[in-house]
This record gives sequence, C-alpha cells and structure tokens, in this order.
Amino acid sequence: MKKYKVYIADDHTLFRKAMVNLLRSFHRVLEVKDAENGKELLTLIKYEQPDVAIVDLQMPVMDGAETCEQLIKKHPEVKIIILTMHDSNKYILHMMEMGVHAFLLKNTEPDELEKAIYAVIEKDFYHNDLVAAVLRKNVTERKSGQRPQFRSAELTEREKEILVLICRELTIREIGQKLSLSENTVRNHRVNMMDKIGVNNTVGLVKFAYEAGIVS
Amino acid sequence: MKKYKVYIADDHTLFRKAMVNLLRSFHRVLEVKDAENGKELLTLIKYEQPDVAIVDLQMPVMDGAETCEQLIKKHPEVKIIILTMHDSNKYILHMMEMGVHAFLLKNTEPDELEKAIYAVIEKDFYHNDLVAAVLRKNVTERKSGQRPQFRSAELTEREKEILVLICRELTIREIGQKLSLSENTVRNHRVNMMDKIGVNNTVGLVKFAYEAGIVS
DNA sequence: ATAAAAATAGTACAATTGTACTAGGCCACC
DNA sequence: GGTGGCCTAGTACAATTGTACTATTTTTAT
Repeated sequence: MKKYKVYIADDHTLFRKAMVNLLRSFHRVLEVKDAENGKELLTLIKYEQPDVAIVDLQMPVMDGAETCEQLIKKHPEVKIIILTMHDSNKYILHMMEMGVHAFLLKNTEPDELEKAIYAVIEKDFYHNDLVAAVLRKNVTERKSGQRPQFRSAELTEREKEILVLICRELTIREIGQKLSLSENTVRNHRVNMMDKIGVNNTVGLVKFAYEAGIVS
Repeated sequence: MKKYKVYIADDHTLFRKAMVNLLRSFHRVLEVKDAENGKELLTLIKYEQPDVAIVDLQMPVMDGAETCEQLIKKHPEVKIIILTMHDSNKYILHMMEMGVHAFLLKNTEPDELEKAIYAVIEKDFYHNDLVAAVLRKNVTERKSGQRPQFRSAELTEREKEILVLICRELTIREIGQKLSLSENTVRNHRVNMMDKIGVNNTVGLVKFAYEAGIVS
C-alpha cells in the first residue's frame, strides 16, 4: 500500500500544528510539512512535490484562491484540498472551475479528511455534501433563468486594495484621498466588486472579504 | 507533579479534534474532553470540573462571552483560556473584567498554549503580548481624555437579533418588517450598538459580528 | 498588433444610512 | 417606590452609499 506526502498551509499556527499531528496519525500518510501561508507553501513545493496540498481558503498573505491558481499552473500533479470555515459557495464554484480537487468545511470529522485525502489521489476528486449543494444551486439557478449568484469571484489587485480599506471603515471619499483616486473611481470599483461577488451593499462586501480571507 | 484535566469548546470539529490530540501530548495534561459549543461545555462541566476550560470566542450556538459568564458564575474554580482569531480588543477588556484567565490568538505556538495552561492554574493568570497591548491601549486612552473605544461590548438579545439580520444584508426597512418594528426602532438599536461597540458605520458592525462569533 | 481586461473619471439621481435629539412604557433590583 | 436598563417610536436633517450609465487611457495577453 502506497504512502503519501501531505503539505498543509494555514496561518493559524495552533490549528496548523495540531493538524500536522492529526495528519501524521493517518495510516497512509508518510510525511507532513506545513507552511504559514500560500507563498511559503509554493516555496516548499518548488523543491519537493507532495501528493496532496491542504490549503486554508482564509489566509492573509497569499489567499487560498491565488495560491491554488499558481499551484495548478506550476504543479498540476499535486492534488488540492481546500479547507474553509464558511460554505461560501460564491467562491467554491469558481475554484472548482480552476480544478481544485476537494472542499471541506473546517467542521468536518477527521475521518472525512482522511477519506478525502485518499480520494483525491486515487479518484482525482472527493465528492461531499458541500460540493453537491453548490453544484445543485448552480444548476437550479441557471435553469430558472436567474443569472448565477456571481460572474467571477476573482477580484483584481486594485479591487482587493479598496476592499481592504472599506473593511477598515473608510468612506469612499477617504479611500479616494488615500489612494489619490477620484471618488468616482473608487465608487466604480465598489460596484464592480458588488457585481462580481453578487451582493448589493457594503455588508455583502465585508462578508465576502472575511470569507475569502482578504481581511483578518 | 500534579496532572491536569482540560476541556475544550470549539465548533470547528477538525480544529477541535486536532487540538484534543495536541493537548494529550502535553506532559502535564492527564485528561481531555471536548464540546462543540458553549452549551455542551457547560453540560460537561456540570458533572465533572476540569482544571482549565479552553473556549473559542467565535461560536454560533452559545458564544464565548456568554459561555464564560455562566462558567464563572457557576464554577469559579475552573480557569478559562479564551482562544480568538482576531485580536478584537473591544472584547478582551470586557472579558478580563469578567475574570477570564488568559487570551490567546489562534496563531500562537503550541508551546505557548502549554505554558498558558500551567500558568492559569498556578498563577491564576497568563500574561502575554496580546493582553499587554490591550491594557496599554486602555490606559493611554483614558489618560488622553478620549473616551475608551467602547462602553460595554455586551449586546442585548434584541440587538443581537437585529445585528444578525443586518449581516444577512437586510435593510433597516426590511428588518422592521420582519420583526414587526418601526423603522425608527431598528435604527435606534443600530446606533445603540454602534455606540456600545465603538464604531460608526455598518462595516464596523459586521466586523464585530464576525469577531464576536455572532455570525458564521 | 490588436483585442480584452483593468483602471481611471465623469454626471445625475435615488435610496439608505448616520446623527441628534425627545419620550413613554415595562420590568427588575435595591 | 424610585432608579436604571431595555424596548419601543418619533422628527428632521446630513452624509454616504447604490444605481445607471458613458468614456478615455493603460496594461496585459495572444
């Protein structure tokens, strides 16, 4: 029976180190390494490729989405399991399109994580209720003629920059001053983000920022 | 050398189970039990008291603050360590007043957690940078004549109810309809919350809701 | 080289939120 | 039997956000 190498990236040290322990206790896991953020994970992987990379969606330095994008481009043979706190389906669909192999909520049982690891290696994808719900929602929305909840949850660098400032409780005017931009420009970036994400007020933006790990 | 009993409450199963592993690996920890939320923790403790209870601040069913309040009232001999993701100082000061024994960010090293466990038992309190920063900020704010960042971060039931709806992206009008309240009443609850928490717009409210575990 | 995407900036108006007050009823606690 | 906290509701106005467009320039990718 083959044994596997697993890397994990998560910014919460306590969780990450505890997870390393847990992963080492899995029968078919041979080696575990950990990284504090996406950047560090990519550096690790540059030198030695694991069978599976477990990536937290919420990370400050290089968030999960960006990490996965790079990972898939540079090392398509590495299977990716996303860990997320919130079942933010806006994001999940987008990442499925990117080619991520599994999605798990942080409140799954350790057993399920173990199953998921073996599944992504051997069957290339791990199906669970979370994924099923997102897929179903996407299908029913298309069918009923509604436009799906979002176009693409990928924000540009400028948009993220502005989103961060929104989350720091700055007004449009203040953001404009800080970035030396017209208020109108900032306002436009806001509406573009709201469009992309599929929300229609600031609350939606802030929630997205939290759920996507763009803030805190 | 005496060995200790530790209970932990956290709604993220994966984290919690991994933490149980970790705690068991500490030399002077004899027994570990875990609970999914504050309510469950209190039930556990009703039958048998641990030396230390580790409580996640962010929990949906019964949040960390409420859990600690009850815990201190009913079992003052149990030492409490709060785990939090964000260094939300608004909350920490309030909980220090309540009598919580330690605060740790979720990105501390396992070693520090171990030290903290022994410290709260033997010295009744564990000091670290997080706590020091909050205390200093509180002092300097009082000195400079500013009113402290918040009065009390304790929201009433009604306020929490409204905050949850705000976080669901409802407008004041919609909330009023849903709860059969005047728009003005809802508006007043909003400003009262903003006052208590020490913010001046919706963004601040939503962030607080996340950081206090009132939503997701 | 050219098309697409991103960033910039604008106008004009509607809707919502935020500020600053007053005020009555209810309930619990001392 | 008063005091204070909580919930309710109000008025009136200021500030900010949200909607709906058009349009030019810059950057990026094929």
